[in-house]
Amino acid sequence: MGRRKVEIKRIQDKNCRQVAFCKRRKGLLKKAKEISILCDVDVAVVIISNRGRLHEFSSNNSMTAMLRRYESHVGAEKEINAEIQVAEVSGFTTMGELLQTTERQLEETNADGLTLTDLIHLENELQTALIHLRARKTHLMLESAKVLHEKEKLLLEEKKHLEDNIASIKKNTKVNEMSDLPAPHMICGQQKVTLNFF
Amino acid sequence: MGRRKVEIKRIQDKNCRQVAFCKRRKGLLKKAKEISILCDVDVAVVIISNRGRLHEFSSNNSMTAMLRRYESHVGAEKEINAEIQVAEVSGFTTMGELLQTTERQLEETNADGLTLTDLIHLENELQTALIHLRARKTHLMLESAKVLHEKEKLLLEEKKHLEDNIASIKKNTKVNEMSDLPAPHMICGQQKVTLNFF
DNA sequence: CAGGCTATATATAACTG
DNA sequence: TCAGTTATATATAGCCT
Repeated sequence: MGRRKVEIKRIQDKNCRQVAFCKRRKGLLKKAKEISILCDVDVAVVIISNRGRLHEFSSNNSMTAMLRRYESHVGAEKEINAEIQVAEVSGFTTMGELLQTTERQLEETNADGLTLTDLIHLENELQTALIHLRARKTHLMLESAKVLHEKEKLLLEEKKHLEDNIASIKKNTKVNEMSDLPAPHMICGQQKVTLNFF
Repeated sequence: MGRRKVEIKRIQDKNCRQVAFCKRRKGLLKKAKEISILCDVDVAVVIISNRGRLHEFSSNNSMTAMLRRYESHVGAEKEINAEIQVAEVSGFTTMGELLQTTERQLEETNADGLTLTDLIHLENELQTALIHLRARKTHLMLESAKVLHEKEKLLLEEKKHLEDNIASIKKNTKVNEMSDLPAPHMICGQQKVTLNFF
């Protein structure tokens, strides 16, 4: 598409790579916009340069919102470690300890009341703990979803293999013999299937 | 780029639109791949046809994981609208508007600064939006996990049936005929692993 | 309806100032 | 380093099967 054909592999020259990035990014975003308008579909494009700069296109707000949310989640995940450290730095070794302290202090509030300084301090403490906790929560949920997705993928593959297997068997056997197989409810001596798929 | 120039506006003829979609989608995904390789950047593209079919490209795993997660939420777009409505209640028509307002106001802070009242107001606004948003996020994640669990259960049952089926076949057939079955490469019912959760 | 086939419109690699 | 120019490589609109 230029003076000469380029193979699709990482451009070695840093400058050329940067220039190509600017041009192609523009092109890609333009095309994304075009297809979304011409074909009336929702499109989202996210480009993150290796310097961490973000460029994006999205055809509608909800999609954008979605991707932004995702983005912030990913960011959060990366920051989890940092956040944990922050929590540690703030002087509490465990969440439980912080909670205990907080509760104690809140109880004391009824008695004599905390000073403004104490309150500010407490607020910051709680804020930090909250951030930490939220990040952890998000992390755990995402992790769980990821695992489930992987499991699902695995199961789908297994299923496919099994179906293929049945198809092979049918192919290698007279069709009429097989065609009226009992529905696969029949419980037959649970013999392990000898095929090793993975 | 074709026999004649087309203006960038929704293609009226349904068939043409569909054809253009297929072609341009392919082109867009190709370009996304190219730029990601050539320029060594992370790219994600999500295309959702108006019939709800999903097409995507992503240049790396973490991004893929994120988009897959997003994918599981595609069906929940309706719920996002609800979320936006929540934001509307708080006085802004869209989340975007809220963000814009916030950003504008924060920028102005450098110039003349907001009054304390303004800041308190803004804080409350953001707090409200944030609470709703977090609730929605948690809801979506839990929902997604639930659906994945159900899906897993279903797949396990299907797998069981298929295994039983194979067992039945083996039982009803001479074992030596089956013992050296060809590896299950045969492609059957090959449906895309796009997950429709909702 | 998906998959080729051109003629053209676009995108862009290398060049230029 | 950057924007503009130009020669080519690509993408694709309208056809056709």
